Amino acid sequence: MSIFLSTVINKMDSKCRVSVPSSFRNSLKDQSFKGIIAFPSYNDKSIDACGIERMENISNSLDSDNYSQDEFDLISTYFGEAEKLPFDKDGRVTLPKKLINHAQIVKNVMFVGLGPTFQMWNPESYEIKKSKMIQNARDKKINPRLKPIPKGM
Amino acid sequence: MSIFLSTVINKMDSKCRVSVPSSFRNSLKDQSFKGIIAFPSYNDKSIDACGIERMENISNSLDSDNYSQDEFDLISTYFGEAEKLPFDKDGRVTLPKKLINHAQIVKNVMFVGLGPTFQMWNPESYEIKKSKMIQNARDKKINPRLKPIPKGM
DNA sequence: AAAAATACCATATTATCCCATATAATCCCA
DNA sequence: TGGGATTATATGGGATAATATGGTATTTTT
Repeated sequence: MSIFLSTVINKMDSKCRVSVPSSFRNSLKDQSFKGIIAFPSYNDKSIDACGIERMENISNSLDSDNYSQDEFDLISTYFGEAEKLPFDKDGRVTLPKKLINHAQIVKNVMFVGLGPTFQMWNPESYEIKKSKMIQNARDKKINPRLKPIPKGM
Repeated sequence: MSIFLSTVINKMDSKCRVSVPSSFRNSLKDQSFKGIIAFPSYNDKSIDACGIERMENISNSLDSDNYSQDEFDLISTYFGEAEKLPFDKDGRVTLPKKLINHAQIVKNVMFVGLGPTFQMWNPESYEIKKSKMIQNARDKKINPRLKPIPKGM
């Protein structure tokens, strides 16, 4: 099972190549497709990404589980916008213009691990998002402790 | 399931390496990732840490449980701030600058077992925290007796 | 042919391994 | 039980490997 942790900033070069952090690559090394799946975030000016297995799982659950028409449409849209980005020999991917524009990435790319997925951000955008999030949590008095402590923890 | 007990002080060297206490390493030896997961404590100037299994459990609950968008965002930031720190051959980890700064660690690192997790402190900060805690308990006249005695004890 | 994508190469930096030593804990046998 | 021997642990430093990142060459596409 792949799990993405921590935050890393890497540089995108003139050919729009970026190194995917080695720890992320390690999390993906057992998957059939050597690369990542990337698509524009629904809520943020960022790029959502994961390994191929996650997409396959979602694809399967589309067939078997009971989704409402709305949910089905939404997930289908994701697939339409998703890009398969293979690693080169050095573990880099080249970001498509469409995604670069969506995330307003210029040079630095911030990789943020989110557990089962990760995101790519313009570092400045992420700092704004993060402080808004923390402020929001304070305002709504959301307990920062992980709520339902899963079993075995 | 891993349990961390007792308190140990080890030295961080010029490369920011510290030995994780061997008893802690023993608690983790059956987990798939040979190392620890560490992130800045929300409330204290210290570093929270645990094994990978705990993170995987949280990761799963992110996908399966019903979190509000706010909660989801907040928990996601935990993953972004978490660092995967693998053991070297001698059972050391290297602490990232970000965590060292947060916990204001200079040389000595105090490992404090907290059961399912543990913390790393600057020993001086921990003493301050501890005396504050005791003072607070006196002020509020909290009885130091372990309240709900778990069965089997 | 031009443009784009891909593979290949070079290098600086960083992280990891490997060894040496010091210290502490444990063992074992008289 | 003592006390030396053995093992495990902690810690330091130099050698080695991995990573990130820039550039050039080659192939593919249009």
